[in-house]
Order: sequence, then structure tokens, then C-alpha cells
Amino acid sequence: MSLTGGCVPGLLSGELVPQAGAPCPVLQVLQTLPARPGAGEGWALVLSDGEHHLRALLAEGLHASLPGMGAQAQHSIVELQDWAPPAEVRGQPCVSVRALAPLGFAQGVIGNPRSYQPSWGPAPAPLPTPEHAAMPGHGSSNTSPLQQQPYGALAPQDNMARSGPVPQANAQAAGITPIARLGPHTQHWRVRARVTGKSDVRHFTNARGEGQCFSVELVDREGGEVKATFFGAAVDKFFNLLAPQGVFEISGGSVKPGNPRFTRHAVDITLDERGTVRAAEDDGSIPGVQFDFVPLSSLAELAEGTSVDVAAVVVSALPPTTITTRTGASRMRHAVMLVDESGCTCRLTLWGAQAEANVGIGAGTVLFVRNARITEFNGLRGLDSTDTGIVEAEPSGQRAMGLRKLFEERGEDLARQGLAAAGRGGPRRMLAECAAEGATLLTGLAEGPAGPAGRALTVSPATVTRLPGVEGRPPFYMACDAEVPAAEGRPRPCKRKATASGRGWCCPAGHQCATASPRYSFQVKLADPTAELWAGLFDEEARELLGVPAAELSALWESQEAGDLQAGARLQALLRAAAYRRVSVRLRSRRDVWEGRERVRVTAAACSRVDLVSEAFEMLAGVRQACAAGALCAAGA
DNA sequence: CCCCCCCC
Repeated sequence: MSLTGGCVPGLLSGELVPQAGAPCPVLQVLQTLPARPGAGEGWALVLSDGEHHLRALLAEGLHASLPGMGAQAQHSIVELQDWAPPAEVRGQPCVSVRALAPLGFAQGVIGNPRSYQPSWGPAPAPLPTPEHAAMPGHGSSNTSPLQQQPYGALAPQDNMARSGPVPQANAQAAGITPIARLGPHTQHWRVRARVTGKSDVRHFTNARGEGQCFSVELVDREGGEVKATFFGAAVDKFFNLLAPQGVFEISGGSVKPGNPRFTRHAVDITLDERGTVRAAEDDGSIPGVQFDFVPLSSLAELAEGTSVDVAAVVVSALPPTTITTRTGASRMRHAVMLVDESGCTCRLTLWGAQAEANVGIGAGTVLFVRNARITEFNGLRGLDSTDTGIVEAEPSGQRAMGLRKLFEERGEDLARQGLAAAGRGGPRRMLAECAAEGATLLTGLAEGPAGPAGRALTVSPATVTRLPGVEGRPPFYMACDAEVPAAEGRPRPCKRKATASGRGWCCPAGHQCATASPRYSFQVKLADPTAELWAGLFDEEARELLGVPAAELSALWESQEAGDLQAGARLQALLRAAAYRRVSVRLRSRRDVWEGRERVRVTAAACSRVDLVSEAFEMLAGVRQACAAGALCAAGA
């Protein structure tokens, strides 16, 4: 079983029609999405023939023929059994599917499917495959609209004469260049586009002196997207004019290849004061903001810095804070934890204007985020808002409703894992890998700028096989309550080990306090099928494991010391309940010197009970990968 | 021509 290579152009041109007795086109589901993000009418699919992809609308009720409309259907292989000729939906040709059947699953995306629109890209257009030629209705495949043009060879007027899967009903107004046809050296272009994102003005200093710029994200009626950046005097001329959601004709700038580090598009536009921008009539033919959602589960596989769109619900949020940047500027920051239907959680940090515009978001808020950047902190993947991105809070539609339902059903559960969630967003490791990381540290080879510390690795599940007992050293210490200035925000407690001194407490930092607070600190033994490892747990992680705060346990401990047998029994019960518990832990190895000898200590940066639902999703993904050994497995196998 | 920085 393989995909019907080359059938996408046939489907979009209307040349490929359902025919009794003919083989059905076989396609891969790249994405499932509401037909109109935010408007909630039925479902659409992005389907791929391995070379190109198209949007397909599903007839009512048809989504039930797929194994699931969330993460489950992604990458599945389907057979199109019946469909209507292509029609234009919001400026995009779209095939309406009347009947389809699932055939199986594949591991990841097959081939390198690209947009069906004629493109100038450097890679040669895929040629029709033999299968393609053999498909009924494909007799004209040698007139593929995807033949290449050299860079810059395409003058705007050529566009009109060129056949292409963009229906001629889309014929451009005179002199308008489709964004999709902007090549890295195209000159004399004019685009008519909607502003879907707009940055603030950025001031900078470089070799040429002081400068300023701002950027807008644009989409045109064919769905082509590009970013335009205005420099110098063009900022004063056009910043106020270019209102978000407005439609404008823009020309007089230069087009250059997009640097994938800085843009999600193939080319970038830059304009100076010689550029022109004028407001154009908004006749509704240009789509609004287009989201291209990816599941949070996919973030682990994407490169850091990649720009993505996500649809998710907030399960917990820290209060927004204002931080001072290295350059002394002040900037609002709002970190929230997201979950989506893939079952994965992920941090999202909103910055600056995006944070200010959304200060009210919190647990239960559904967010559609466009153009979020994948970042990593302490080895944990997360998302940051970007200046031309979009954060849409509480969108309408079916997808948003699904997320609200997810929050209602599992929100409390997920919020408890909250910002301490271990395990999401990075590949999962086994304990043997953590042990190996520690061994490398002892060689000194792994020493990075952060000193003798290894990477934080997520292990899930690991089983707690040894805990402190009720005899000997208590599993907590008395921490100094003195307030010390924090890097940002409110002062934090000193937390150093305090010793009783007269009526109060004192600590190695020289603080004298009336009170001190118990905090957990103890070692546990963890086991998984590959290794056993001792790891240190501090207050928050230990509390996750034991289920009670250190103050409660320390009170029992002291009563026990005073001979209270009942307290002793309760203490024992608490510790026993945590034994053999399965946890997700984030472990970091550090090298230090103790009693003259170098050693490696492992501490838990996060610890939470294994989340069975997330676990199930990941196991399901593993089963699929195993099934897919070659490429595919039979349906129902 | 910016520029992915900002914070835990």
C-alpha cells in the first residue's frame, strides 16, 4: 500500500473524478482541523499524496469514519471513495469529500508534501510518478502546473497566462502579484493582502547608526503568506496606516530569500520610504487569520526556534510579572501552562504587548496562538509568543469547544501537575541514560558553560523503591526564613539550613530569625527496567511524592520523638503509601566534591505521579511506530 | 538595515 503520488494536482484541477471500478486515491492525513478556525463548521483535513497537500472538507458526519479527529487521525492513511469537484473556499481550492475509508497508520509524514500552489522553490517540482500516470483521469499529467520557472523569471503579467491549480476564478486584478509567486529576486511586484499580525516599532543601533523598523504578517486571497518589514522613514509613514485585519496594496519594496532562522516563509519583503502602501477595499475575498495547528506532542520533534501554531487550553497560570531586560527596558511576561488534545502539556510565555493584551487569561482559557516560537529552558521545551504572532483568547468553534470540554473533564488533574509537570516536551529517557550522563560528568568532558552539571533528563515511569524510614535522620530540615532579594519580583526566603540559637534560628549566611520552616530534603531510590539510581528530592518534589507539606510531616515526626505512638504510626503510613509509586521525574546530575572525593549527585528538578492518560497517548504512539516498521500497517492490526 | 533577544 502506498500513496497515490501526484493525485493532488488531479483532484484540484477537477481532472481526477470518482469512477466506478477505478482505484481510489490513497492519501495521508497530515492534519485534522475545523473547517474554519474559530467559526466552527464541520471538519476539514489536510491530505497529502506524498508530494503535495490539499485541503478537503468532510461531508457532515463523515469524520466518524476516521479513527479520531484529534491526534489519533494524524498520519493515518485513507482512501477517497467519493468526492465533489473542487470549489473555492475562502480563496482556497478545496475538495469536498463524500466518502472515505481508513486504511492504516504511517510513521510520521510520508515524503515531503508541499503546498499545491505553483512555487518558485529551489527544489525541482516532483514529477508525476508511474502510479500517477496510471490513475484514471490523469491523462494530462504532463501538463502539470508545477513546472518550474527560474527565479525572478515570472513577471506579474505572466501569472495570468499560467495555468495552475489556483482556479482562474481567482484571476487577479490587474497588476496584483500573488504572494505565492514572489521569488527571492522578483521585482516590480504589488501585493494585495490582509494584515494578520503586526509588531511594535523596534529601535536599534548598528554600524550605520540608529535605526527603526516594524513588521507585518500578510495573507492574500490565494492564501499566500509573507512578512513585510518597514525601515527608517517608512516606519513613520506606514506604522499607523497598517492596521491589523485591514487590507492593503503594498509595492515598491524588495524581496529576498527568507532566513529560516527568522521567518516561517520562503521569502521576506523589506520596504523603505520608497515603498507604497495604500488601503484597499475589503471585499471579503481575502481570508482572515489562517492557523496551521500542530499538536503539542509534536513539539519535541521540531527544531528549537521553529515557529508553530497551537490550539490549546490553559490549565494553570502564574501571575503576570514585569521584568527588566538586560538593556534596562521593562517588559511584561506571562507564563501559562497549556494542554491540548494530544494530552501533552507545554509552557507558553507571552511577552510584551501580547502579555499586556491578555492579562486576564487563566485556567480554562482557550487560546489559538499563531507564530509561537519553540524555545528550551533547562532542557524543557516551551513556546514563546513572537512580535508578529497572534494570541486569540476564547475563540469560537468546534475545536475550542473540544478544548473547553477537555479542561472541564481533566483540567483539575492537569492543573495539579501544573508548572511542575515533568516529562512533557522532551524525549523520554531510561534511568541508565541518566546514570551514563552522570558518569560522563565524572570525566569532566561534559562540562559546559553552566559548570559541572548535566542535562535534565525526563524519566517516566520510574518506580520509587526506597524511601527514608521513621528512624534516623529526619527527611526534612529547618530552613531559614530570612527574606533575600530575588532576581525578579518579590523577595524569596533564604532556605539555607538553620540551627536553633537561643530563642531563634541562625543560618550560615548570618541571618538571625525568630522562625524557621521545615522543608523536605531526602534521597529516594528509583528503578526502571534499565537501572537503579539514588536521587535527591527537595521540598516541592518531595511534597508531590508524599502528598503532604513538610510542616505536617515534621509535626508528626516531633510527636513521635516525644513518644506519641499514634503519630509514629501515621508517619509510617505516609511514607509507606509513597513506596512503589510510579512517578515522572526530571533528573539532573551534578558533579561536586565531598570529603575530598569527586562524586555525582542526582537531584529531581520535577516529580509528579505518572499521568496515565498522557502515558497512554505516548504508548499508543509507540505501538504505531512499532506497527509501522516499514511504512504502514494494515487497518485494525 | 531587524533578528529572536527578554524570565525563571
